[in-house]
Amino acid sequence: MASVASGKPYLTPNEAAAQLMVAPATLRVWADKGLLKAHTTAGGHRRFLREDVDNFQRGRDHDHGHSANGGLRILIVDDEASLTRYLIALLKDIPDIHTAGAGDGFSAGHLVHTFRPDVVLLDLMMDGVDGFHVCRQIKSDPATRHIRIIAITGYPSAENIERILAAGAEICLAKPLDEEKLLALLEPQRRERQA
Amino acid sequence: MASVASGKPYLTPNEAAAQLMVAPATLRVWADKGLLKAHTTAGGHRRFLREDVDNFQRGRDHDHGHSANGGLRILIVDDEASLTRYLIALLKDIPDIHTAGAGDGFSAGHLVHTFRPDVVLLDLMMDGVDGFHVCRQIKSDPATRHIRIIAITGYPSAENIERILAAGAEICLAKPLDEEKLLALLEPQRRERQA
DNA sequence: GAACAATTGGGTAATTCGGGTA
DNA sequence: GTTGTCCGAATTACCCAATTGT
Repeated sequence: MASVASGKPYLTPNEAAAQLMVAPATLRVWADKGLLKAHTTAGGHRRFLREDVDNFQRGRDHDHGHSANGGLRILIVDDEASLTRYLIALLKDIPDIHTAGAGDGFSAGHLVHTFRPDVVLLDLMMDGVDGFHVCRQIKSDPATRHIRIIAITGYPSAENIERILAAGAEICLAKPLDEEKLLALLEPQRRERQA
Repeated sequence: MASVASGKPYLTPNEAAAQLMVAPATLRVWADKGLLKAHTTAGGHRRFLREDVDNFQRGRDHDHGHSANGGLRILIVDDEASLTRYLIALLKDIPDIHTAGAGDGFSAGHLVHTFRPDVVLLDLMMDGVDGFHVCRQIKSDPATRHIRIIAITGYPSAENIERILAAGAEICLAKPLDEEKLLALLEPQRRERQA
């Protein structure tokens, strides 16, 4: 049987094992433990949705095993320590959410690759850091393009909103922050990541 | 029938160590240093792509398809466009040297991971970017700790020099730049990378 | 539908791995 | 900087009956 992706929406144990760089026997262990979602045929054979395998790989794999089983990873980029602390305090007690903060441009660029966030909360008006530029850079690299960007600004002018959306942000929130709105944006993805 | 005769696209630590003719323990050190790209299974075991190991064996790890194999990769971090242009002009015609420039903190943090430089030429006095902080961050991450940092400053006070060396820089050069000294610092490593 | 080659599931034993330390 | 050794944990190999796909 030729392989080559495409076609079927599901993977057989052999195919999934190859993608995850592991022996088929190991895949059984993971499936039995519930780490990897698996469906079963009438005869008892396992089948894996390509999407489930991709998600599993993204969450567990990737360089320096940031394990943190499942969970939504949120990077806060803001040079205002008070707002960063507020956001971390707001999010840190929610189950399945992991946060990190970057107070300067270099840390932001560094953490985008090492912390590997699913979402970036990005303040637009920072001293010495151009939020629009940060957004464009994240969206222009295939390795980080999938990251959701939620912009935050104290000056929600029509022009600023238009610019940041054009740069690839998902939405632009005004200060002071509407907590419910922010949490509503994060909740669906958080639930997906619950393991 | 079986398909791929050459076998799996990945290598286990033992296999990779055998190919590189070192002990598995050494491979761990290299992977932790970020010299060799490694993936991890859900259980924390390392896996290496055959391609990454081959590249590493050839000379150095260069996945991001950036230009030639071999060659010394130099990242210039400076918000002063004129100095960056000057340095790129100085270096770009030297064989086996590849350059990239970052004009702001985010780009610097981003390029440290995507351009994968061997050396960073780091201006200490930038608007909105703390060079000392950048240096400390690079040296505190196992994935980037191996990068040589050559600091550059227009204010080579004893205190500044001491601070940047303490942060992990290899040397601190004063402006205006002594070209011969800079090239002498790069030459030995450039020759290693020629292959 | 019948036949056949390849794959899978289950269970258990054997091997390999990671991390700390010398 | 590289290698050896120890131990608990993760991964893998091997057995054969059942399932799957052609």
